[in-house]
Amino acid sequence: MKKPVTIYDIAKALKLTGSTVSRALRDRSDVGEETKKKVLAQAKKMRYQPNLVAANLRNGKTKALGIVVPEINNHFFANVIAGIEHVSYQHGYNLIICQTNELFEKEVESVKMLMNHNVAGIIISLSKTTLNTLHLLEAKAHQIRVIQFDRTDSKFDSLRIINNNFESAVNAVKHLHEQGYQRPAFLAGPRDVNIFQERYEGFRKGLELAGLPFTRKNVAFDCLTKEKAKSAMVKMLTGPSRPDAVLASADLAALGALEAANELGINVPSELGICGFSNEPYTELTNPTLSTVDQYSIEMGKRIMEAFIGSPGRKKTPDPIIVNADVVVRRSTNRLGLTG
Amino acid sequence: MKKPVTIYDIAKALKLTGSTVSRALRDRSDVGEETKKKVLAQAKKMRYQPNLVAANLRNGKTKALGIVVPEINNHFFANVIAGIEHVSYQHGYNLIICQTNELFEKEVESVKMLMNHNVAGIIISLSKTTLNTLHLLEAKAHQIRVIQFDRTDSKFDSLRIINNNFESAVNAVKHLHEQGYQRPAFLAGPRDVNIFQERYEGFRKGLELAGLPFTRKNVAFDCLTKEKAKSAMVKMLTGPSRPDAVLASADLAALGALEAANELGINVPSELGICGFSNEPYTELTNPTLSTVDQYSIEMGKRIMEAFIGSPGRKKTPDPIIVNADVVVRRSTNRLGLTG
DNA sequence: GATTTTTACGCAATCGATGCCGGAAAGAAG
DNA sequence: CTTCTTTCCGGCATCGATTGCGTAAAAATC
Repeated sequence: MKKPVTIYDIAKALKLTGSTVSRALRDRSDVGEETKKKVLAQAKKMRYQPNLVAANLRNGKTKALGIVVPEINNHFFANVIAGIEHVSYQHGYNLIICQTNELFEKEVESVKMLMNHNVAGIIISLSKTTLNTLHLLEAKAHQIRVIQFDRTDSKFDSLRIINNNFESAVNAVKHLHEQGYQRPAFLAGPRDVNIFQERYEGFRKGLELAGLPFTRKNVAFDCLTKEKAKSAMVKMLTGPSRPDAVLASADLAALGALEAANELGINVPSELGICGFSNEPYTELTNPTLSTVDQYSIEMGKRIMEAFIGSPGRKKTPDPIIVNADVVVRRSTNRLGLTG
Repeated sequence: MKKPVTIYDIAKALKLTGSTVSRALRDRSDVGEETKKKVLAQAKKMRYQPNLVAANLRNGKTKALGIVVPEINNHFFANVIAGIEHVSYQHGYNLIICQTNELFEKEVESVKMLMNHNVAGIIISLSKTTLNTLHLLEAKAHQIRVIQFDRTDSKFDSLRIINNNFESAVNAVKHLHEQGYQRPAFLAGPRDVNIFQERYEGFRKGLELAGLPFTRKNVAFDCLTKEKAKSAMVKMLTGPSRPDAVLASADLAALGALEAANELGINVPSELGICGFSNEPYTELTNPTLSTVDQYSIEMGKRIMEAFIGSPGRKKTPDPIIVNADVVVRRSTNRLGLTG
């Protein structure tokens, strides 16, 4: 059990004071070049490691960032975090990660905990059950920068990094139309989560732009699991206005649609086109491979950190940063046999 | 911009001193019941939030744990972290997460950074390029508890939580044998990473126990990607001693084997049995579905935290904690058509 | 050579919470 | 009524790094 080396140990060895050592280590101007070198050398020799906690207490700010996401072990969030880490590491920031399990209460507690740690910023994707943003307001009042991503609340004034859910859904429908599909169905998420609402609106806009009919019966809400999607699709496919394509708000739902088609002996993609959302790893492993919307999650993480680093002095109303989500065309919608 | 409320603000409001407030808030014995209540009430009223950084500086220990993994966005590690978080949250611990990207240098720096943060413990899974454990030794010298999991180094004395890679590989071979396979091949990982070495040894032991022949030609090392596995399998399947089954050290490799079989027109499971390792989500989505070894990753995370919480005073030589990994039998090895 | 400017460093306070010690007040024991 | 315990709380130092202020020494100016 050794005691950690402090600046005072270095000072004593060099017959200086802590102040000078502190300044020398941070390369301040009012320290002699000679002494600087000596201090650096001595620090290396004694294997000095700065006590970040002490520095943080004094400075009132930590070189740490809080990240709050619904689930850590979710492909999308894990990738975003990896992207954030990639950039934050280069800038010497640590990541304190919390997961809310979609519980508002846990989200509030997590934000509080991060505040108590004096983090420099909080990067958050709201949980499904989030009722308000008072906790974020409080964080902001304590000079903690807040950045929202993915599931955001536009009513809370902060930097926001989001996918163009609306446009990508529009594009997905456009793609389906280009492949000759005439009656796309939609597997929607819960209506009160903004990204799912946007995808839904994009779907409708896409239909409108393509001149395709909208059939309420061919929309199933809150349909993000494989099972729910499967039964919803079976109902639609055996119903009066049978769809010839489906845009799913999540890849799992697309998978459910695929199973439904297989069970009913409906060929994909010739009789039914299927497009998912998220580009989960397994979408290129199914038979047929699933077209899906890629969210560029790692890229999003990097953009989040770059935005954080790059905007210490914020504009009044920061425009949301859009990370483009694109349709990845695979076999499940490639009716015309095009490559790409 | 409000200033955070401190214990002194509470003290002033109640005409007490910081010491008393501090003791009252932590429910120490030498404070009057009356005052305790007053302090608690006042704290709530003023929305007091403790400054953890200050407490940490004073105590020399943080209620934070460092986690170091090769990749955050890896199904297994993400699940372990989720499991850790589940338990750590209940005990008020924060998680500071680092990823090494399999770089030894980054691993060392991450551990140092965590030390500088005075974390209470470091939970680590070694990177593939880790050369030594000096960084862990130093952490231990600074009274930081180290826990290794998954990819561990038994030469470094610490608590270890691991899968029974050896036994599960033995069991996997046993399963293949029970299904009537006679010449199992093996897709191995790099020889210098212990878990892969253990799986390899388990494979050989399994053959021995089943009385099956070992053919060096039917073992491919450093074969963890889909592409490498595929080409290795093609070579084996067209070679002189064609295997009738294969145990892969990773699911991606199993997937490559599946592709190789498909390409060569070899039926799975009747002509070739395939068993993977890790139970990645996509293994139940392939055609046929892939048998694989489940590592109970979330469970492992929970066990890690429980071990951390439960063992402040450690035994001399802590036995490694084994999390059982089991074969999940799916269609790719189910030649006899058994259910389960 | 005297004065001003610059350079380089020390002193002491500070961040907020904690713990040891000491002592006043209240109660118990003689 | 005095003495001995308890009970309860204040004073002060501490954790390690940081910074404003002050000042001695060195350098520059006339």
